[in-house]
Amino acid sequence: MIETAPPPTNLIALEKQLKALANPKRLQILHLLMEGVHCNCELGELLDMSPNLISHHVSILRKMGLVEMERDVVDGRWVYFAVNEAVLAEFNQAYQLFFDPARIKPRRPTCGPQAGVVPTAVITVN
Amino acid sequence: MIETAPPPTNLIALEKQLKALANPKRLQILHLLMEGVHCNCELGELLDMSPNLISHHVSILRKMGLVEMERDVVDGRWVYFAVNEAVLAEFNQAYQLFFDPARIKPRRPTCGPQAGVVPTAVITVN
DNA sequence: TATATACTTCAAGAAATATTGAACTATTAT
DNA sequence: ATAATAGTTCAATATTTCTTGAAGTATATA
Repeated sequence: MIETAPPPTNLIALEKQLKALANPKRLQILHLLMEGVHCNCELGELLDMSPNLISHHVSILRKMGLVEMERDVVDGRWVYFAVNEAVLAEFNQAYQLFFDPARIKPRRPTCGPQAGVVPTAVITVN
Repeated sequence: MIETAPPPTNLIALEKQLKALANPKRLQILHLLMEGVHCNCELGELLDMSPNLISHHVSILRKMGLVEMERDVVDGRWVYFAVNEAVLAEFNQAYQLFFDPARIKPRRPTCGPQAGVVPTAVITVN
């Protein structure tokens, strides 16, 4: 039996987040929102996309909690979108944990002809 | 016209990386490879996947440089897969740059009724 | 009340991805 | 040489995701 440590991040959650972000339009929207741009119409103009498409992509970012919505106090027809800093920070941390290069364990094939071979490096040290 | 700083990471490259990683099987494979597990057959057993499927998913990780291949010196039929630490570190850095919460600029709608409104916080400071 | 505006939701088709089974390559053993 | 083993590539199908246009909400103006 092979011993493998469990991943430091929930893989199902990580996959959903990555899938939500792995899209050119949504990355562009996220970037613009980080820059402070907000309403649907403006995103649509900047990215040359129809309002319903913007709405669709933004809703995916909203469902994952990364983007928040707020109605204009003066004119409730206008809606502003903003990045949720806390959620972004959480995601950033989760990525770092999983994709941390320090997690890579030394190469030691557990199958094939070299399966049971003790690494020579370890022997020559002592 | 709206001034927006360019993204700190190439969005086309970032999207390709995220898309390659946004898959449950590939995340599992990547995790196992970080744990030191190597050959196709072993990955297939652990993840209950056929060798051709493993091969397909590993090839996607290999094309992005994240996984490397090496033939067994004793028996060339066996192939071992390993994570490229340098490439992983690069990716990690690129993610951090783009998804950095510190990049979020203060909210200031440039469209709608509040378009030209000067933020009150700035006024009350002086 | 009727109309306009900003945005969202729905349904259908288009495009991209994932999976499967079979054929193929490279290497080793008999 | 022949057969076996480990892995890859190919072609077809299944599945998911993206885009489009139309219909639907919510809010505001005339």
